[in-house]
Amino acid sequence: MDDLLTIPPPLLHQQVVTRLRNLLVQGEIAPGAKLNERALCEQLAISRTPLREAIKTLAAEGLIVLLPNRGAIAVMLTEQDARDTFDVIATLEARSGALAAQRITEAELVEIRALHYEMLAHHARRNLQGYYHLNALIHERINLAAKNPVLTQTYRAVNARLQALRFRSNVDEEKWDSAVRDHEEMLRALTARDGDALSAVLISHLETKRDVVLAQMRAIETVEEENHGA
Amino acid sequence: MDDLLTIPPPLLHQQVVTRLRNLLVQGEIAPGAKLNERALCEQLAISRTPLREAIKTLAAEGLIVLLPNRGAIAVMLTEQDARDTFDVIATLEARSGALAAQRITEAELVEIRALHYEMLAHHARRNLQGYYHLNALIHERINLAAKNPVLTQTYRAVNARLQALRFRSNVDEEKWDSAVRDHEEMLRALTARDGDALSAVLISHLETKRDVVLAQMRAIETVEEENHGA
DNA sequence: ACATTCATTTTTGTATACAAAAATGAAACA
DNA sequence: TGTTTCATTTTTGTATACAAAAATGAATGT
Repeated sequence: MDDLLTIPPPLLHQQVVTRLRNLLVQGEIAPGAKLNERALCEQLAISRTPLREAIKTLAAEGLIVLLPNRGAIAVMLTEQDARDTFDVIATLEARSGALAAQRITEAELVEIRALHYEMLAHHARRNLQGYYHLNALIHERINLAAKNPVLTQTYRAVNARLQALRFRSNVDEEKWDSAVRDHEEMLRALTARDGDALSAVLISHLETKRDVVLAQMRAIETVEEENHGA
Repeated sequence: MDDLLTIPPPLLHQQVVTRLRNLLVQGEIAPGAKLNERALCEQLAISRTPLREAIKTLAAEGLIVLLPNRGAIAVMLTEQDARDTFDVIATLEARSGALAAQRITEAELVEIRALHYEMLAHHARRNLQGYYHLNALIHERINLAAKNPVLTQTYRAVNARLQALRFRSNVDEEKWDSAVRDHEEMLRALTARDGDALSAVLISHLETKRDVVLAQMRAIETVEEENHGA
């Protein structure tokens, strides 16, 4: 009998896509940093062919910019890029929310509520890393509850570009508390299957997030300028 | 002096992406068809390296599906895929419309109006090919008037997958007339800078398009089943 | 006739080789 | 000191070579 269950190992270039995406999203490859093919080949212990295929994939996803004859660099979003990206994310999340309110199952709702309480625990302990992780998971689950794979894929691709921006970040305590209140409201709207309310809170939630991120970008920008001036 | 104006020729794999995308979108490579690397290399007169890089790019765009160790095939959308894709497109177009209503310039509006009349001419002559072309241009221009490059890029990527479906198609005369009336309303809303009205008409316009496409898919499906039965 | 096995061919996936463009840096010069 | 030139090195882009997986199809058995 054929072993219909054993899954073949993923292809090299696919593994490389995943690993590189993590490096980019977690900022281990800094925005604007050049991707040197030889160096990455050594680091990942692969040849240039699968590496270059992975780079093309990530370029299509918008995580990398290709400079003809000069290789590739990690995207560096301008403030305007961030604004534009948040607008699209908000659009997609609002739609996710509207659909999720119609289509979510009781089991999915239970799971999201559990994640919500886990997130509250991290918030109580002021564990930012943990909070971000759960926060991302909840947004992802709402998206999945919409049961539209195209929406999920589009959301993931656009969202990935922002991840690097949101990762390291001290946060304004007041905005943090406000974000948590947003999440309470999301849960209420989901439970009530109130799509309009969920869309609305998601949009304003993302506006807050956007402002936090923009403030951080400006702060970093300022520090860099001072370093140059000194 | 350096010639800052001469633009170097685009890289091979970029050209291949463009050419392949056209072949896919125009249905010259049929949905579900296998992409044989050797054959395509000969046809495009290139080696496998740039071809494979192009394939990876188009896979990330969702026009191609990669089958590990078995190459790549042109995507074949199920009816549900088409529904899901139209939902996302409608979401993105609605947002484009809302933003465009706020941000469109007088010059852009004039140009869209001109395109609209060109489209009416094609409609009057029952020239479907010409009509589709102008129709796509108008939607694209509205999107551009929103002045959000991330939105534009996302819209283009998702929309590309539908192009192949919409290309060949006889159309229900009544739905066609209805679509043209939608366009009249779009122009009115744009002129009045009424974002809500524009979003609303775009959404219902796309629902109509979706139903037309789904009907066609079912019709084609039926024919194929009969062929198999015979 | 139909299914199964297995050697052969084809196709895909990865590594390497070669060519062309860009970056580097020392020498020459103002 | 600063900048310009140009040979050298490095890096990118493309082609080819090699390895492994999948497809093919004839031979075998039921």
